[in-house]
Amino acid sequence: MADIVDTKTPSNFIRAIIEEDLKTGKHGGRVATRFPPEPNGYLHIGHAKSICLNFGLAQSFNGTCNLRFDDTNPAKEEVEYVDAIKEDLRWLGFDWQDREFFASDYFDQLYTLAVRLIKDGKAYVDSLSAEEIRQYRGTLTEPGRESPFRKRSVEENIDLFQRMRDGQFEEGSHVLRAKIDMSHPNMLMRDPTLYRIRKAPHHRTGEQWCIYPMYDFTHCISDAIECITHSICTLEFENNRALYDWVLDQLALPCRPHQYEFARLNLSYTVLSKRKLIQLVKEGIMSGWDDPRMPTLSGLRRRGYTPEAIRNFCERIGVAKANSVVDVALLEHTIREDLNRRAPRMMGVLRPLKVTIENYPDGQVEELDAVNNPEDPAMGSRSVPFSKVIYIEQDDFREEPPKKYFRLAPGREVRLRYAYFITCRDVIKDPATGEVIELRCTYDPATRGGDAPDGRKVKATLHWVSAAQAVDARVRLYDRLFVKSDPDEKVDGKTFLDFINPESLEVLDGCKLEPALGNASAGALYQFERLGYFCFDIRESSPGRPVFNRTVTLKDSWAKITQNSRKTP
RNA sequence: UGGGGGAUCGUCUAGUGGUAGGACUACGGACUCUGACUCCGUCUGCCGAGGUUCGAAUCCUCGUCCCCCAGCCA
Repeated sequence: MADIVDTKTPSNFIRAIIEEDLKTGKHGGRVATRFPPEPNGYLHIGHAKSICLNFGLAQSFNGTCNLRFDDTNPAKEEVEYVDAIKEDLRWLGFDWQDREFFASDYFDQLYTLAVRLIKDGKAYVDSLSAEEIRQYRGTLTEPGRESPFRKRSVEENIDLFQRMRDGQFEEGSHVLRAKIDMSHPNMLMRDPTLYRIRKAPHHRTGEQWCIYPMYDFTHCISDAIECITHSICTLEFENNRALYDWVLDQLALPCRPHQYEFARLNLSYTVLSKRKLIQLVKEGIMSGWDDPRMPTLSGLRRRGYTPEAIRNFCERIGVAKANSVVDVALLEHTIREDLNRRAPRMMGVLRPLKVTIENYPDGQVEELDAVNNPEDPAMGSRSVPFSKVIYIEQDDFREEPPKKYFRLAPGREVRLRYAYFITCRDVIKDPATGEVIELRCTYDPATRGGDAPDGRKVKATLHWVSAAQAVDARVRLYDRLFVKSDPDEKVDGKTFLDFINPESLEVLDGCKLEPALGNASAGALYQFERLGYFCFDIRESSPGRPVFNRTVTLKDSWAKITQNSRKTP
């Protein structure tokens, strides 16, 4: 049944293009895509969109999707990132089999092709400084000027390029440039740089090279080498397509891929720019790339998000060419939807309020039967201990209940889930502070299990935990990272860092959980009834003191009634 | 005032000359041993102005607004 949802992938303009290409036999009926991350950061939910698109396309059209690391800038790239990216990709549920490539695998071929361009008079070594090149480039409205080195002979260019490779020059002294058109209206076509000198070790090729190819030269050729048919990237590369095509047209390689662009994902209440994410990590604002508040896949994973929820989200947001911002509420919806059907229900009291059942026998402990998941009877049931002293949520009692408040109040009867009806008889306060520290209640033995034989109803059912058997835990309540839906919005000199939600993490200690939660396994997901979904964080847990992360709250219409104050700027 | 793209409910997205549909959100209601889930209902939309046409979100014209490009980043 769930399959019905999973198999209907909504169409989009890229699928339409592919269907058309298949019809006309453009690539001989082949569909080959690739996911090309630069290993200079961790994957985030925006990458997930691209991953789902590229792998999803391959899957639907019986094609292939390669993993290719775009590692042409040794200054920024690290193996740590390569490993993390692969782990996240696998976790998300995608398999690239043996098709794992690196642009750096092609450095030899790239070099050979660059030499060919030089020999064809289509590239030259420029010895202008970076600053001079910038000045020669012109502006958006004025054409650029040709470099004085543009007319160097083929022989001289070959020699210089060879010596660049041999390490005879300093960084910045020379670059290899394509010879296109310095007055081209598209700035990228004004003799773009193809190679630069970088005397830095590369995470894979080590000291082997001291010149590195630029993105525009590398990417299209890598696509062609891998015989990619549809090279899908984001909107900001639209201008690069002209250069992508130019390079491939000059080289006439056996395969001829084409580039298509779609709008990258933006999500409300978070940031998805790699630069900003790195900043949050490097400046210690987040505990790491996998801080559960991060929109990274590793952060979401630790937060308790499932691959299924993320994939489903990626499917629902669609693929188009217009810049857009997806409401994070949709992401929250997909994780609730997934967890609702798979997460076992448990009872846990986050802010305990002691309740003594006066007429319950001292020392008696009953095991009550509780359903594990009403959405899935196959998940069976468990037993939960009940005794004279229990805890309920502080929120579930009001000395002076407002109207529409159904929960416990003096003299009022409510149900304890799977247990008994109890009535509040007395309120005990701390004489010093006036704070309610204990409730004295009575129970109705006839309501065991939660039903009254006389058919009387109660308006509320509360979750609870028996004090003696409770597991003490730390619970980390996570909320949205930013208080503004668009943290990048320019507001008098403020940056996104000024809008970090001070309540994005609240740590609660002394939480009381039902005993079954005492031996949760790594990453286990639960619904704490009436509260939300929580994930066992084994890394933060210690023996006898488990730690749970709140993935997302349950929808809460009572909270909506009370605090209609949650503003959305 | 160079070039390349883009504008459909609050948000995302279908629709390619024939009743503007879905999802999320919001708001009502039903149900309920989770104020959850589920179900039902409601609200709100084709950037603007002309034109072509029996008929336009769709085609044409002219505007408007938004995004991208002046890295030896990707």
